[in-house]
Amino acid sequence: MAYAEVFSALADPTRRHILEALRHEPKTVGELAEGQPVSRPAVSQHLKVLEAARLVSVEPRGNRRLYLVRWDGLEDLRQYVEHFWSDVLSAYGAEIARRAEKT
Amino acid sequence: MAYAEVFSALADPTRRHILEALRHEPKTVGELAEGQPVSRPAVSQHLKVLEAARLVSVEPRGNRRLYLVRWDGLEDLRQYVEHFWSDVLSAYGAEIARRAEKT
DNA sequence: CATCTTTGTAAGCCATCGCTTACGGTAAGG
DNA sequence: CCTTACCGTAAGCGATGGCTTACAAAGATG
Repeated sequence: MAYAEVFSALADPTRRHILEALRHEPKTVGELAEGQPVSRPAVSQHLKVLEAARLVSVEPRGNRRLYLVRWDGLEDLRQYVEHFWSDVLSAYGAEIARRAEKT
Repeated sequence: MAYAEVFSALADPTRRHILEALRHEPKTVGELAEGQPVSRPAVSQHLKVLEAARLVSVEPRGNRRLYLVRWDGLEDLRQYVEHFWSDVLSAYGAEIARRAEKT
């Protein structure tokens, strides 16, 4: 899994805003660019990064391109965080138990 | 919440390795640097970034400094991903329902 | 007190990033 | 057709990132 691509994709504020704008429904590049403080080509470049990170996908609609959040890419991220989280938590619990045992 | 700091901290492979090395037990800078392909000062700089992102914390032990994973910082990240995840999922479910209704 | 160990910080260098403007290509519409 | 709308890509520029080496500070150790 290429976590570097996913995390660095989410590191940029504009990219997170774009992704959050796609949370509820797919949108075209123009619609996405309208809500952002940067130019439309910049949004295109951001979308390219998000696509490489498997966080969005495209569906051509005639002249336009409809971008939407990718289900599976998000799931991978979720699992990574969840896994790490449970590891830290269990280590924390083991440490507590070790201290209790030492009394 | 400063998600940019968290995600850009996790974007770097070396920083992820450092964090994963701290998953089960705290370690000193020297111990952490030993497992990495970069110099010890580089590890120090990475730890500074991880600390600013609230992903690790420090406990001075005499001459050394013991680094450990921060519980709450990780929880914030987990909640962000989980929240986003559920949003996308519910939107996905609503779309399915809308299509079923249109038959 | 002198020395060694452990670590953070400063400076400098090269690569990468994010932005803009300019351009090309393809679909839509008169 | 000819023009307009929508979008991706190339080029170039300033800013940021990650690394190294060199140095400084502070505790451990004799």
